[in-house]
Amino acid sequence: MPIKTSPRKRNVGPGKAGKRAQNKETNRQAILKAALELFRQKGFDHASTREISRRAGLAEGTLFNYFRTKEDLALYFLERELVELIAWYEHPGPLQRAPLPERLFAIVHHHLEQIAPYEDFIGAVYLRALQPSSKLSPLSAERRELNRRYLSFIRGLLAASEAKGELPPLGEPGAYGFALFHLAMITYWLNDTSAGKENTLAALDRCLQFATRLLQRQGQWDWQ
Amino acid sequence: MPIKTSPRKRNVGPGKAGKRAQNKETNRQAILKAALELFRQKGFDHASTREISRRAGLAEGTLFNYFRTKEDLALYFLERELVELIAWYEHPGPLQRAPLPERLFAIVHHHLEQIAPYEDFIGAVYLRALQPSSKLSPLSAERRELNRRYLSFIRGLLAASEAKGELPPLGEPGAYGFALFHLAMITYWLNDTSAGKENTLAALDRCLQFATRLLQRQGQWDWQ
DNA sequence: CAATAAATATGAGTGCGCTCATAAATAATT
DNA sequence: AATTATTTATGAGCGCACTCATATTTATTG
Repeated sequence: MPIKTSPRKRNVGPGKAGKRAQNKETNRQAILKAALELFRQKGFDHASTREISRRAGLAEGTLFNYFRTKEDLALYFLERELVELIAWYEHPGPLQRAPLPERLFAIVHHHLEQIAPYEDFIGAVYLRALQPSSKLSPLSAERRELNRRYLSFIRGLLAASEAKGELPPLGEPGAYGFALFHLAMITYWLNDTSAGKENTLAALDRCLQFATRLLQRQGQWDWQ
Repeated sequence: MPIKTSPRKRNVGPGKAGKRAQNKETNRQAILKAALELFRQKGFDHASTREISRRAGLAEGTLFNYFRTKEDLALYFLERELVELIAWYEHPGPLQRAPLPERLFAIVHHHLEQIAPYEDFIGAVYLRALQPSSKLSPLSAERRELNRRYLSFIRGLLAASEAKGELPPLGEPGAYGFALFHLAMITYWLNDTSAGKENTLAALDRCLQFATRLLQRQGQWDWQ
């Protein structure tokens, strides 16, 4: 009968992650790093999952243990940008005290600036993220979750202004409407070939002025 | 020295198309017919180009002599709907005398009704049509041409209203703005799982009311 | 009617995203 | 430590969209 010299669970100490979890994180980061390099170098279509895997030091099939599809891999970067966008806004600063339209348009503007370095490959996947996906997987659930987070972020902004009487009670549809506007601007931006994307900036400015004027007549709203 | 008993060009008569042109049209129609059947039966992703070709009575590679990509094949149906949408509007009827917002929203509404039968496969390609395509081919030029036609159609509607003073001078951006709205509604519609797409219809109606109210205050516009 | 030229059809071949049976690595148990 | 169980890595294999050298068909020419 052997003597039990070691505890049943060896890796429960606070600073010690199991080797499995450790490798998992290492591999995930290696894949993301390789993918970002190749996407930016060759664009989404010409960067093959084989090469991404190889550059990450893994076998071909392993990539798909970490990301369900190549598209999911690219969407990761979009999601990261959205998370950072919300964090950026919530960081205290002078923007917090600006009028609502300016705050909303600053959000779109900042987003465009953030995704600019990825433009070459983002266009290939951005719009697909909206499509109703037939497969309901944990990963697509994650995406829904992020979407929900973004919408409630916008909803919070609008609700605060509604409470102050700056806005008619738009409710959820208001947030959805802004999300569509946000999307439309990204679409426009992706297709904008003018120098420095000045057409997009002009359109954004025009919309900002329009929205500001609308709000100046707040008393006249008579929504049912 | 042989006697010339037949003319140099045999197929120049008005009703006689050359056998080549004849076959070309026949094959093209066969491909479109087979594609539509399979897309509606299996959806875009599960309908293979092999099967479409086979059903059209052609070899695999032949399909790509007619359509540059599988996506182009599906986009054909979207383009056809857009052409028919314009034709539908331009057919004289009571709609012509309705206020501008109603006419614009009738256009979107009619479009949604027209593409409803294709919804299952249209979602897979619709948004991609907007993406800046890196390959500049005759086919993508065709698509640009259609886009231009749609924009100038909308531009014409807006210009007539601007001339009557019903609208501030929106110019090209106005047409582009409506196009983005149109697109946004289709996106919303594609993702709308409510019974009978009633959420989309409600949103459309809300926008219609909003636009109508805006126009009622036309005197107050002071666009630069 | 040959003979030649031009357009079109063909299908084996290519690299792709992705799957899956299996092997290897790690954790848990005795 | 040895054994068993669980998780993860592997890469040959699959069907796909798409290409391209070649064969076939159609048009033109003498």
